[in-house]
Amino acid sequence: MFSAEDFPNRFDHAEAQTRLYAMWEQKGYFHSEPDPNRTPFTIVIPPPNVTGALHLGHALNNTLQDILIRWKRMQGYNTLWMPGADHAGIATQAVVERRLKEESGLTRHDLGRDKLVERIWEWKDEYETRIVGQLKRLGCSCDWQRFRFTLDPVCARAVRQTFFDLFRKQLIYRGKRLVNWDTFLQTAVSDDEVFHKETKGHFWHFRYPVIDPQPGEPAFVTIATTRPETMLGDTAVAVHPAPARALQKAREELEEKLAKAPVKEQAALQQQIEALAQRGQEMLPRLEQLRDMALDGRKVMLPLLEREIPLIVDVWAKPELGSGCVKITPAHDPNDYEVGMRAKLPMINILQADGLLNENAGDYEGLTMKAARKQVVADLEQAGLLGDVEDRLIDLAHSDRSKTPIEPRLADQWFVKMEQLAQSAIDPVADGRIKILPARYAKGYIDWLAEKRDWPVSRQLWWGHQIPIWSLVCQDAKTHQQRVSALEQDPAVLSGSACFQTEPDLERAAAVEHDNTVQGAKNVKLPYATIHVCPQEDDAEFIARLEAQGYVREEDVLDTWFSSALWPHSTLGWPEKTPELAYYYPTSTLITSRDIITLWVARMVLAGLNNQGEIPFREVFIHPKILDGYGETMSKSKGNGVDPSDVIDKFGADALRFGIAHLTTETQDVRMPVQFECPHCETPIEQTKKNRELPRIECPKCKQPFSTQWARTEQDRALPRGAVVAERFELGRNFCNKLWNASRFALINLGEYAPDDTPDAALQIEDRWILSRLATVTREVNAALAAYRYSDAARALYEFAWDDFCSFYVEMVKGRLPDAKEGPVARRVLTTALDNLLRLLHPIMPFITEEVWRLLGQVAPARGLPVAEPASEDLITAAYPVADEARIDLEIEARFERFQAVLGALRETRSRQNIAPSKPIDFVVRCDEETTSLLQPMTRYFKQMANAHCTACAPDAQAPKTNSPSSLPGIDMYVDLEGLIDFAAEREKLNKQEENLLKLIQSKEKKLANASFVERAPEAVVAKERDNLSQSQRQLESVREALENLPA
RNA sequence: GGGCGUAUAGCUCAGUUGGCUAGAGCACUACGUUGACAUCGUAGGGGUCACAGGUUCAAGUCCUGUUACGCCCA
Repeated sequence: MFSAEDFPNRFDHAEAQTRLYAMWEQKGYFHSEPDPNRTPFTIVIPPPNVTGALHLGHALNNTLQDILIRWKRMQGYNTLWMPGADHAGIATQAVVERRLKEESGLTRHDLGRDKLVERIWEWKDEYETRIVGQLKRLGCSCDWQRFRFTLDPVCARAVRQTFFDLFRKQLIYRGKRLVNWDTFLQTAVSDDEVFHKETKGHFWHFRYPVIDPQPGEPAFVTIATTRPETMLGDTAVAVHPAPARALQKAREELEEKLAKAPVKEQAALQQQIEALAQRGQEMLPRLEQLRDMALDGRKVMLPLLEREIPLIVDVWAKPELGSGCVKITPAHDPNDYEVGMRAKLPMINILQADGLLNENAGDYEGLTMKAARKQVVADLEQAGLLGDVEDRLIDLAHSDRSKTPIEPRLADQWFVKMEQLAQSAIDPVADGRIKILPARYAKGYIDWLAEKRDWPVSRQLWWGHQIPIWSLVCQDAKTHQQRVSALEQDPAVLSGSACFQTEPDLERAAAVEHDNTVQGAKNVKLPYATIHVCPQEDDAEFIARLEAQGYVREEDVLDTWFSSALWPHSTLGWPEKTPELAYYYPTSTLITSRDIITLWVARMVLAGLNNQGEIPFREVFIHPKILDGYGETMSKSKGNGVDPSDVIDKFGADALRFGIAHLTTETQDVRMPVQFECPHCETPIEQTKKNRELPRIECPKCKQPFSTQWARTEQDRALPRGAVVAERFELGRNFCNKLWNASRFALINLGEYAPDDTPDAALQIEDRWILSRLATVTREVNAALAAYRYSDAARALYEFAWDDFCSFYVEMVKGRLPDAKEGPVARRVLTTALDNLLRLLHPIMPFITEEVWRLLGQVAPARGLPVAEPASEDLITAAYPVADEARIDLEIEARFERFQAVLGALRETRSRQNIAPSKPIDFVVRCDEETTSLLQPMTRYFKQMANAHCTACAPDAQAPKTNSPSSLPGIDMYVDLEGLIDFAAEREKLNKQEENLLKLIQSKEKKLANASFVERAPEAVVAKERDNLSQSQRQLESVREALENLPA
């Protein structure tokens, strides 16, 4: 039916991928409906960000999911792979804002909230389409009909319900928090969106006058700072409560360090210790005096603003540093914030969102931080309060999004209380209801949750779920009371479809604590409290009522992870009690990357338990990360990312997928050196740290330029683009080619295929061997996939397909196929082996296997042993092989290995003696009866596979006169080389063999002479060693004999 | 500073509960296009398993320490 002429010897992956994917989709194989008669197997996709296109890391993540889901589908489970995308709050808004700025010079404020959000939706549509396209090209068998987006109405409803529920349970509250403020983007950015850079700066020393110093007391306290302008927000000066003890402790630490330090560091440490001692002598009395003054409630005058601020005691003041006193700016420094919380200090914010100083800065209002710094220093100098100015390197935080310096800024933030929720998520992992694999990741998960830090969920963004809170500031207690009463009688509150909270004003509380004497605090408006109302739904009437009373909707949106946390149940329709939710939840497995175990996995667990009362998944598999050749994580912004589409174009999706499975081991991340590919001459050009940032590169071979992802100018963009690929995927490409051509051979030779019964008695040794190997590999692959050992599965299949099936079985069967008697059985076994191989490989390489399957179906629609049965039309739904344990025949496998060893020796002799393949050789085998009976039926294969004729095979076989001997365990063989022999080569081989055997024998003898080894090692091990030794000794004899017989 | 991980051939990686004469792919060398496949075949070279101790009859594998690198947290 198939002929060599019309059967291409290359698999056209581009054509087949499109066609087969459309076929699968059109036949509805990816779609799942709840069916109580079948067991579900469910995976929810970690929704990719719509920020940009997918890279190789996504390809890895999704390939692993698809392998699992295809495997389970073939095993008969009702499989659902729930796809979707994530709106990725700040990341997406930032890219759209940046583009807006680039293209039209506008900021988001120029555009306004609605217009900006509209733009982001356009971006989202574009990238979502691209992402879905990429996943489809990868072959992902997601249920596309169920696609969800974290901002779509279904997900939004889940978010709203969850927020309302947590708010009602008092698990959500608003509080102040220092945030990393990006003055350029005018938003808070999270810690992981901040990078640190050493910058040259100064350390300024100031003097603050002491108010009414008593005799003997200093007139000034000296403080030092790297950020002078923040003094405008100072609300205290701190001194250590026990300076003597603190100095002593610092000294002890240094001494301890000195004791352990290498010699070269000792001198420096010694010096430090001495300096510290001297310092103690000089400064301690003064520090203790200041401490006493602080305890006495004394105050200092904040210069420039003329504000009285207290002298306080706090451990944050380090006696060993600077003047030993430190200014406290709670609203603009994380450490000072902690101090402020401890001492209940007022927190004076001096910064506007745009980075300019606000009215709290007095005369400095309207200045930038930079201008204010200059002015403050100048004014302090004028006032004679400026001391030393030192040069210093400062570790300055920068925003990753805008590359501008971060300003710590106090802002209202919404928090989720974590105490109970965190515990609820710890328990199922601790008690094993959720298995995190590899197990070591469970520790990080539990440790992180155990800190039970409240989760800040508000973001100063426009792209996201707007927080459903309407707030009203009450200036005094009476107003507050009236408003609360009004709410309590509101039908929405009475019916339970809305609830509210009161947030007392902490600054006011602080001001009261300090008896309203902190003058600056009086300038800050101090309302009594704020009432927050959360309606369960967008109840227009109720909201209108609120807004009429002056309630204002919260502008901020929720942290992206708030919606992602709901993903496993929101995608199934929660809070509706859908059939899907009942059937598919909890899902089976989550496959993700380690960097979001805490951010995402932990939150899904607590949200699932809170909302649905049940864990969201039973197993979590954490996969490795793909790094570049330098061990750095791949990313678009570094320019070292690989677009899976480029790899698919060049090598095919199956090659990519196989390569990914092959490298997915449980222990480590994978380094992947990548290359640009010259679009003109296809020369691979190694990517380096230098060239990966260039917009255009000149090919070193053909000297023609090509563009990269950085191309911006029109000139650069006009150049053809150089793809970025990795040579490592050649492994998969070559494997596909091998599989394709082995299939091609089989199909071409199956013309006479007849699906008759095949009794075991009709099977040849090689048939039984390949069926035994097949059963073994089937068992291995199923076990590996069950344990997420993707690499083991891929390796086992690669070796079976290439080394066993192609290199041996196909080669051996070649001689039988044309034979009228032997052909039919050979074809049936060949067909069965190929059929199983395709099914085993399908989850990893779906396209090529489906294509061959369909072709195989044309010539052999019914197949199998011992009775042929109709095969399923499409491979995607064929049954996954189950190991036929009865076929596993270790004896046959052992015998086969001897055959392989003899064949290897023949080929080695050919190679060493440089005998042309076309030249036939004769050889003689001398071995025991048992081996003789094994090898005799195989003699035809020596002819077929090594062009070697076995002239004798017997225990007493005579060696030819001129021969090349090979000594194998239990077998001596001699290739007849009359007139051909290269004696020097022979001698070299034999000498080397003798040397190796001697070494081996010596070590074995030594081992066996060791009484404790013989006594203590397991019997089997000792027996094996003895066996090995005697065999090696016999081999050595043969080798020495051969050497003696060799003419000089 | 704390936690986790990694170190095996030129490169990228395997190496289950200790039994190893340490493997694979790529790269390298030689030979080979006679009908599945040169994206191939056959053969070959290449390793003090980071270092130092320890446990054991036996250590790439287990323990301790050191060094280097990576990630996470502070």
